[in-house]
Amino acid sequence: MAGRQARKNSPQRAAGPALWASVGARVRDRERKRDAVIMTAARAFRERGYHNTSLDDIARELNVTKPTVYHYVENKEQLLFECFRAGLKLIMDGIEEQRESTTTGRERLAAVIARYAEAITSDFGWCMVQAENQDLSPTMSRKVKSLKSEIDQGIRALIRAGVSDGSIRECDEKMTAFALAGALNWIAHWYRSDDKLAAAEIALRFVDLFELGLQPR
Amino acid sequence: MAGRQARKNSPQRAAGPALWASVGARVRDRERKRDAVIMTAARAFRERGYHNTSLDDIARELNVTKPTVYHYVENKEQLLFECFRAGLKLIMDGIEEQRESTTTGRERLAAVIARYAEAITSDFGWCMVQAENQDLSPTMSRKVKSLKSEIDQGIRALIRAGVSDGSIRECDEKMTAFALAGALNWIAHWYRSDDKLAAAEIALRFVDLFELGLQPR
DNA sequence: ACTCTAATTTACCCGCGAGTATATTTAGCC
DNA sequence: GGCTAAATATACTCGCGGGTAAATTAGAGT
Repeated sequence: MAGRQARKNSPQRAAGPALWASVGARVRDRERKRDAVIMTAARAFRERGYHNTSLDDIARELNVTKPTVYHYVENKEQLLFECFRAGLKLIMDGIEEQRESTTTGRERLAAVIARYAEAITSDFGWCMVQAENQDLSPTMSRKVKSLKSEIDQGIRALIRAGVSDGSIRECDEKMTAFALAGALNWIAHWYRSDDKLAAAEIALRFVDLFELGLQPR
Repeated sequence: MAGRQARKNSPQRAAGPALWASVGARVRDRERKRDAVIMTAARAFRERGYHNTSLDDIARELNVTKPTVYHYVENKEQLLFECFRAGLKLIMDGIEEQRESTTTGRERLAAVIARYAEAITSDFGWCMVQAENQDLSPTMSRKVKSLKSEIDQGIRALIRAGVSDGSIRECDEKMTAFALAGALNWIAHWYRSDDKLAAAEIALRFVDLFELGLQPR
């Protein structure tokens, strides 16, 4: 049964609106559940680490059995990948949001930093930071790398924009982007959600530090 | 790892086979061999990750069998811990070195940053950054936490010193230390030893960035 | 009522890898 | 050479956990 796919074209048959509505509902339902699986995995990974979390653990937390998890996700690796992607998307969204802004490069960069900090303190943040290509198949690893690179390029573009509009001084664009990303990513290592410090506040101090520097002006 | 470890992260690949190679002429130096085990483990962990490295792998790289590894080390966890400690020691040394200096706080901080970058690009760097309390027993985890905290406190002390001697402007000491440590630790994620950029150069740019900030002066 | 599929479970397999009991080799020593 | 202890090897155990086959239930569509 699992291997055989005899009727492949049945979903294609035209049907009335009613059918589509309920099919749509079922699809949405499935997606909702799949998301729940991924979010639960993200929390578990964050709390105990990827390798210290078994799929049985995740299933148990969902009040379900392991094969059910496999019904929504191909394997453990993909689970990690999805968490990864979810986290990266949050950041990417922040960058894209600033594409339309007309403020200075420095201000746009500050806005991106704020969203970045927000993303990194989410459950997906940990996965994003900790998920090493080492735990992913070559294919997945390539995808992750490419997504990360997109973000890196986005940040560099903002720095360049700032330099050319005069809001950011001349600097090593690459190292600056790395330092920024590093400081931000590292938040995932020390941040505890019960912390008094909200992500927004952290971002504020980081922006202050990176804009003004340590040396008195 | 007793004191004398490679300060420059020169190719330390020679750790393994040579010591065991010639059956007749080998020097039986327990300490040395133990260090070789730890260094080999560090390299393996860095290359493939802690959980993706078996003790058989490490043994093989040393041209030895698993029980031999166990002869020098209690278990896998301790191996990770030792790598950890070795890395942290490199950084701690850098901090301690500046205790006697009489320059400004800002200059001492810059010196510490340079040593920190050096340490983080070593094989132990990866372990230090990646080793999560999650992979360590409560006891080990506590020790690691305490060592990390020592470093954090050391950096904060330098910042305070800088503020009070006027070389560093008033700032959020805690967040500044976190941002710095984050940027530095993150180097372990992107640095490849074949990179053109030496640790010293990275440190230089980081110091520039953190001291002067992005906003034009 | 009946059917067909998607969702979920029960009950398994199996390989990997941490850790070990035990034998064997080697080095130092008298 | 023969004794002892350290060093290393051979050859295991064993449980955890990823993954799966097959049976069962729920539910929409007709």
